[in-house]
Amino acid sequence: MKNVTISDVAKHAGVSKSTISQYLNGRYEYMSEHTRKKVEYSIRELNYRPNIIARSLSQKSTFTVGIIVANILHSFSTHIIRAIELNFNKHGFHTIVCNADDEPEKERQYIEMLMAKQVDGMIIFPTGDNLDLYEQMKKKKYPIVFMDRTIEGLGIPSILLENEQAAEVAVKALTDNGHSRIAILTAPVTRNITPRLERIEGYKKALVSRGIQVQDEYIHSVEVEEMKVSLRNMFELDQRPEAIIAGSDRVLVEILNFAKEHQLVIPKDLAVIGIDDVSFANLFTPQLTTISQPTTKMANKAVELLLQQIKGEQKLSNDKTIRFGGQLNMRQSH
Amino acid sequence: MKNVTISDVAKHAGVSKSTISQYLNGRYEYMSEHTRKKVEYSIRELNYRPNIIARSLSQKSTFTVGIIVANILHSFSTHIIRAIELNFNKHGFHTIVCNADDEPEKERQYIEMLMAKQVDGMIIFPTGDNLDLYEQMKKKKYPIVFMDRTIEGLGIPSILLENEQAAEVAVKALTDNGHSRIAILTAPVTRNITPRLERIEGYKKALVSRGIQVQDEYIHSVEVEEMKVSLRNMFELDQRPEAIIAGSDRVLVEILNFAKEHQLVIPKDLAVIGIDDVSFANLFTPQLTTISQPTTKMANKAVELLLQQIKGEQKLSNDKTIRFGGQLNMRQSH
DNA sequence: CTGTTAGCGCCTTCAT
DNA sequence: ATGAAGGCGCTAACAG
Repeated sequence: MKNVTISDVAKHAGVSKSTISQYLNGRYEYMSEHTRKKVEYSIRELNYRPNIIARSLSQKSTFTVGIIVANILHSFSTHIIRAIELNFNKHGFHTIVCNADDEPEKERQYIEMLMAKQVDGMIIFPTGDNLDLYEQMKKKKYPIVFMDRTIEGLGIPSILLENEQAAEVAVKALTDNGHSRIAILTAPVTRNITPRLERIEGYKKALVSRGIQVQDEYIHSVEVEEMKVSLRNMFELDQRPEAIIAGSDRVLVEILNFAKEHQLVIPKDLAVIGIDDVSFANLFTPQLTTISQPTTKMANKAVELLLQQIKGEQKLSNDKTIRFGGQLNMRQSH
Repeated sequence: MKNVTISDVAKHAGVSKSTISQYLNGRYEYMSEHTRKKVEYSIRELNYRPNIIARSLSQKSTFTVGIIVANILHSFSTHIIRAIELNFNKHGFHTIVCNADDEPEKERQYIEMLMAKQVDGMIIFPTGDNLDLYEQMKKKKYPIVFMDRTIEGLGIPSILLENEQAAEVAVKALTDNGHSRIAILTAPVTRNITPRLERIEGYKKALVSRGIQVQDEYIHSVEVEEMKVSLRNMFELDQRPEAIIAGSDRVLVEILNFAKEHQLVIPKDLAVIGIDDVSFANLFTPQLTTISQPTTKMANKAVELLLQQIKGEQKLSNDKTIRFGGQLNMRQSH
């Protein structure tokens, strides 16, 4: 019933514990062919599995990393998670995924839990409200990488989309098709959530540079539950928008639902471009024009940066924010 | 730089390690008000966090469970994962998610890894090819619950959908709308994957009970990549099907793509019902009729059964397979 | 090449 | 109410 330990194997093979340990860690040079065979046999015979917990305790390294996403409902999050996990697996690291559900308090709990669990590092989509913790970790040189969002002035390496450029590309695609009354809808910008701020900023700049006036009534940042109301308000304006940019996949769904409910034909009555790709972009009628993020590249970069920190190769470039360009998927909704 | 340990706190507070340990575990009866205050103060002061790894080693319990999904690309998997994680969190357990990617070999590695990590239990969507491992775990009384699929004769508690009933409901909805040439498409049935087998079985029974002859050309079980070909074959039959049941969300997407490519109007040219709900069911034109699984209930039951095992409350009911009914979401594609 | 010894950080009797 | 001591399973010098 009780688990077989390294001592049991040692006894069975007639050698000492340390020899077994050597074997487990692949240091075969330190033992005779004969010993090796014996150990190998004993291990199979007893069906022995090393206890990673014990190993971690003595090595002070768990070969496990944590990912805390702000909200797992975004397709971007899930894609990033998959890519990160795949990559870390290749490097022999395991991954614990946590969903902060946009609640800073949950994020705090997860960070503390992960530290208690001695994970070797974390990739965080910061909610933006736990500055003290971020600073603490930074000071302790705890390996950490921010994803999707960043916190100014902390010097924590961050992987971001070229958000302004993405918004500009969206605006350009719309104006190229003759639209000028362009709106943008995003989730709330409380706590200065990077991508939302930057996308709105890019949107404004793009309008201005095209001589189109920025209208505040065309810019809404509200909770998903309130988007219907926002949209209705926009569409009751004298000059209602003829095009809209969705700040994320979830926003896009809300917009599409609204269009369906009000029988707005896309793109005739309302042109739509979404930031973030959605699984049904090609299925939808009309096919949905989107700007997708290079999730795999971004994930790989995050893994690379985190591993550098974990292995102590603190390159200078680590303190930089690294940006990736979005890709316009020209389809038919704009 | 180095982490603060229980000894540091003890020293700082001027008491012994065991007192701190008592404090950490909430056994305040064993110490004076004064001591408690001192300890509390020292912990804050030193910003001490208990090392869970060390605790796990001595307690022989990690308060962590593993989930191994067969394929994380199914919406069903992700919904289940979310629900399970949420529930376990409430109980103070953490979750490690692994994706076997439909490869038994990966599943095997993950199982071994999770055992090595000393997780307190696992919820597995079995690929079906690691009988020896399953048996080994069963014998060791390692807490384990199967989800979505089961392995006959192992006596491992399993949470399943009423698959036959779900397929029957689909057939009924289609025949009610006047269809009789009904096809079904699923992923491969190699390794006897429960839901696929049972759904096909339920489909056959439903046809027979309605006096419709079962035609093998209408039943395809192939890899996602080959579904286009399967569909083309079906549609080149003299008597091509006028309705089709999608065995899962991924199958549904393939069918919709096929319909789009071939300009088949749903449901006029082809009626469609999907098993598993999809995020865009309501968005699609026409809205998609689906049969959804009660993921939250299923997840909660799995958590309940696993916790029972972990806590040693091996109820008899544990050996049973527990089934949940699917829900028909009447929409417009059938 | 192999065995001995001393931790890793915490928990748990058992004394006091 | 508090402290001392041993142990969880493994690793890592250090001898031999």
